[in-house]
Amino acid sequence: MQDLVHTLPSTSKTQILDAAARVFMQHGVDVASIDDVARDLGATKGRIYHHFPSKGVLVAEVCLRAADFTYRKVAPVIDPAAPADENLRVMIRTHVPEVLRTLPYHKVIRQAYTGLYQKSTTATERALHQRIHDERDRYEGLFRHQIRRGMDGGAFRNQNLTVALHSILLLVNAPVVWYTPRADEPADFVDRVAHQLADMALRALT
Amino acid sequence: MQDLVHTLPSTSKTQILDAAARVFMQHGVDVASIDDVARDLGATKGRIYHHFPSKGVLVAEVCLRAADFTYRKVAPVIDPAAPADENLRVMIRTHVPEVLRTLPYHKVIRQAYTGLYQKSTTATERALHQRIHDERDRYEGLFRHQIRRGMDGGAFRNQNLTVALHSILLLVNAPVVWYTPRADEPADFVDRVAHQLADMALRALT
DNA sequence: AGCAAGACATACTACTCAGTATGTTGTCAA
DNA sequence: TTGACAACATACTGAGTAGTATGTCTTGCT
Repeated sequence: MQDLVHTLPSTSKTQILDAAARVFMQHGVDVASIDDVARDLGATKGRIYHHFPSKGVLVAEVCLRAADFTYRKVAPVIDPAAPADENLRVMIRTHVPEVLRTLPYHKVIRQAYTGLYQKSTTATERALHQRIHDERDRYEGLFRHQIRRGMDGGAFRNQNLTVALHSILLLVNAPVVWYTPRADEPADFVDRVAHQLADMALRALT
Repeated sequence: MQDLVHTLPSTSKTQILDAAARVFMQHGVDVASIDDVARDLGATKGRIYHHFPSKGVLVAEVCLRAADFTYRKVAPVIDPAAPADENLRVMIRTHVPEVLRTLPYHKVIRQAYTGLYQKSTTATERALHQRIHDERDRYEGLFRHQIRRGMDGGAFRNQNLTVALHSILLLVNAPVVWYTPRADEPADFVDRVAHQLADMALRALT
């Protein structure tokens, strides 16, 4: 249970996570049942409960995976020696396409994050929620650090850091709400959105 | 508990709507039961089902009320003769405090909007969902119009209008996600947040 | 007064769905 | 070959909940 990160994801498990993300995105986390996820897989409950002890853990692992996706992509592009605004720009241009690539996962975490701590029944679920919270804190910390650096260095204007941080994070996650992939969209559409959002975010801080 | 409604007399129906908004905000729309709402009122199901034909309609009317709150406040402050950027600034400075004043309602609409159209069982619910969609479109139209005017007039730079609009709307609604009223917050905290968000939004468009 | 209707409360039903208990099949090692 | 275990499927239970049917009280209205 503890070594979820280090455990190599079995093919079957990731298939279930992918299906769960899709089904939860479509019907909503609370409305969609385990049977719905199983039906999407052409399987039955047995398969899911063989890999996950409860629905709460399944949802939590979907969220955890969503947080991992972005962190693994964005953290490496940060250059401690580079100016804060340049770092933030490349971070956002990396963040947006990765989020849209793994869209179902992020739709789920957006739904489930509200009221995740309300009723953590079992201890394992509580631990998972804590890990999700920590992961999110860690990821937000990347942005917080650059924004603070930019403010201290004069690249960004001084303003309430918490408000600014939350605003920027919601701004770069905005496509999760409104974006739906279309067959007729230009090949570089996602990249152009990423560029536009990076421009808007940086101007908002300047 | 305080009355969220100052415009209308506190009728039994609005009391139910207020309680529903609070309870749905706390526990989540799908998790919270009608009995939970009734318990919050010190009443029973009978009272709620006397005024609302189904839970779906109750949720929908909460969302509809949320949309009304902001529209009624923001629409009057628009001056067709004023520059687009000035209009947008005062719109945001009006929007944010009103949203935070009626926070539970907007938390509900944020939860329920995802997957509102999925399974509209009855015809009355479908009609209500259509009205919510129209109301939202109308409200977004206020912002869209000013942003387009600003782009045409040179106050704002040219960029994808849809992306810009969605970004601004999510930016000004960001406090719905992270804000929780605190006893030790300064009296003018909400107004200062509103000013900061207006600044960020306008710079993002410039 | 007396009646009708509104505004609820109470008690019940029907149904969904998370979780479990148990059965079945394939694989691999000794 | 067999036994042991992983990876499921099948069938079932129990709890919670949306919705209903019906009873009760109060409030105008004539």
